[in-house]
Amino acid sequence: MRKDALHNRERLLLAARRLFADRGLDVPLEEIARTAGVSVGTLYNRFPTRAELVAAVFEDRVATVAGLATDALATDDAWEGFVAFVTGVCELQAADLGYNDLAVRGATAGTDTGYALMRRIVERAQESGDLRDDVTLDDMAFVLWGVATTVRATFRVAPGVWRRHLALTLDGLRATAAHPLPVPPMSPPQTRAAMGEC
Amino acid sequence: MRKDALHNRERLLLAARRLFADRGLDVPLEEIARTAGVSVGTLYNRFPTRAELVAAVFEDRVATVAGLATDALATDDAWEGFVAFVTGVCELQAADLGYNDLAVRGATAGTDTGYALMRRIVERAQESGDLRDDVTLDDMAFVLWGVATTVRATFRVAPGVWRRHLALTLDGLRATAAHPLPVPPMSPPQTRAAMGEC
DNA sequence: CCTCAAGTTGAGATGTTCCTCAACTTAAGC
DNA sequence: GCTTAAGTTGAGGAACATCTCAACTTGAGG
Repeated sequence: MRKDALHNRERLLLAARRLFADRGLDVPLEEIARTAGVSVGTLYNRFPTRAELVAAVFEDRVATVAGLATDALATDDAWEGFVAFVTGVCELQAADLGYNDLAVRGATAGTDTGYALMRRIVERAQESGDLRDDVTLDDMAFVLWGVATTVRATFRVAPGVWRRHLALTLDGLRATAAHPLPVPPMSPPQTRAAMGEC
Repeated sequence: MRKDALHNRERLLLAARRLFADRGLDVPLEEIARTAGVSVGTLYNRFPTRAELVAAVFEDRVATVAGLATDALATDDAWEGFVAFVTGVCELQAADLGYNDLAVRGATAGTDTGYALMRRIVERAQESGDLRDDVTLDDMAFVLWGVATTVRATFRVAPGVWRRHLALTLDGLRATAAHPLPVPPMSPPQTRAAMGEC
């Protein structure tokens, strides 16, 4: 890859990162190219589809989330680790409208090892007796979907309230709050389908 | 208003109702007109803006919700009434993608008397000691936003799971689940802004 | 310095939706 | 029936976004 091509690629990613964060995933490609000081043709040359651009922009997030997960598992208190992990992911969503879109609209592809880490976080919090026993990893999707939407609805008018929503949700996940649940959880394939569809 | 004009109006509302329910609020107006067996011109003649059409289509819902609210207040057990009300609203969202859109994207205009009823439902459930004391009517928006998004994400792949999400959320609202909340609730104007924006 | 593969450009083709309006049709009162 | 105000029609203009490609430019190896 030629030096100037690489340079343009960086400029495109930088522009896309900014615009996605501020305005969501639907920013016109034209505008991304213009912001990057490059023509649309170049953008299409580098990233044939919007999805590829999005994937490239948010590539780093999977590592970030994995980092949050390992930190959570390194925390002595299992519940505290669980809360820290979930809160961390929500903070990412609150800080970037594009990442938020990604969470709401699906395509939140996680790596297999990422899922394994998250499953471990959930299990550990259950073993410690803090997280209710009748929830599964798949139920965590509810938390993300819920907070993501609250973030979208409120970030202009009441920037921090999503933390209140999250706190209420977490209170419902405590073992002491458990009441019988009406329907079985999603199966992992169902969860994946639900996250990848929309 | 002429007889045929009224007839066309009905056909338009019928077509819009169906298409909104099946495909959400973004159905092309062209298609609504075609489904109604009428030209776009007529649609625009009757409903100058999309918002007016949407308002006309979902006009009945405010009465439905008011009905749910009065039923809830007529229930002996305050918590049971509260749960029935919230569940009822979520069922409306689950049955109609357009109404769901309305909830997520805002413009969920409630009447003043509707708000008064809902406030009463909340207060009553708090007075009975079942609903935690530190939540307000404004916090109920979290419930609706959360479940709405879960409905959207899962209705194809796991149609009923939103009930699980709702159950978890309700468990977090019980007085027995209460843990200190990190930030104050939205003020009513903030809530209204958040619901009318997006 | 020359060459050429690699890279860039941007005008325009394509597609979608919204919205308008001049010409046409029709219900309903007389 | 005639009249006319009310209503309908649908082609077409405006706005926007996606995507392509033939002509042009340039980095880098020899």
